[in-house]
Amino acid sequence: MNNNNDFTDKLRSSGLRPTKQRLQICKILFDRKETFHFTVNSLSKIIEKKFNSRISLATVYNTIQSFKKKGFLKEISINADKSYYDTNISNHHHFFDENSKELIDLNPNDVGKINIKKNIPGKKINSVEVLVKIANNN
Amino acid sequence: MNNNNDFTDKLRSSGLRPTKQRLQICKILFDRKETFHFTVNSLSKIIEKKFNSRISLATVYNTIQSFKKKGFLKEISINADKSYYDTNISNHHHFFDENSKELIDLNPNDVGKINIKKNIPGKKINSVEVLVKIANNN
DNA sequence: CTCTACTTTAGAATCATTATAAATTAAATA
DNA sequence: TATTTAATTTATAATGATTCTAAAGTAGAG
Repeated sequence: MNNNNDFTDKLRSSGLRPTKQRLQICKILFDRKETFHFTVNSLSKIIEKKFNSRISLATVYNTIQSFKKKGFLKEISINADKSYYDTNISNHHHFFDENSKELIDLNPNDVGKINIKKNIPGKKINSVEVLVKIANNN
Repeated sequence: MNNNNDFTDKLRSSGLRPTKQRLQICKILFDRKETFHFTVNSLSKIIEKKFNSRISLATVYNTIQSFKKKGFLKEISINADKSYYDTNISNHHHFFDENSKELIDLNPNDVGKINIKKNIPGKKINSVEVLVKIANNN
């Protein structure tokens, strides 16, 4: 279980000042065993509930952007009306449930290795993401 | 090369009235050999240039939605600020160039078969999309 | 303790998309 | 062909996510 000092160090060593807001967000995002999927809005609501105080939406956006830039978070590619983020920054893929609009992690061995055989001169591959859209079976 | 009558039939047989606007959009989208990637905005600009007249943005949105629903178009999953569509409705994957914001098709054999080994009770797989993000090599 | 640069904030601005409601048009029917 | 009806188009307003702005607050260096 991480404590506040861990997060302070994590932030400091990445060049971000450990402010109250950033520490609160760290606690919600990283003080857990399981991977965590969220949108800015859902995160904002969780903050309010957990700390009984609110952080300005602009700050939540700023913080998520910073964390993403530092590699603490990954943004998931879905053509939804909003952005989804993942605290699991390892290489993995997702189910997206079109009914509940929720993401579910796929283990690396649920998908198998993806080998991209095409190469574009002057371009490098940044990421390979598999998105499996699922829906109710009826 | 498709002509107007072909498009009229295509629309009629799918239950859509062949209006002037829909036929214009058909001509731009489907009267070509190569696959075509676009956003609503880029399409709108092409319409203006090609026909020297404009179609209301609302109509372009409506039409693209209808075409998608009828299976004439596919929407591509990218966490961009807007939606991308593809006239290639066959099963295939994409490069997304993060510098130019453009999509590039991958042939089925550029990627190989993707086998999803995880199953979620009560859910069925609707689609499996691979998005390979690329960027300048410098 | 003071200063400066970094942060947070509320609210405005932007941009893609959807909703609305009136005007227009396709096509069925008389 | 004229009439009628339902589908379609349209301009504009509304919405929702995200970014911008500029003022107020704060962390950390000296």
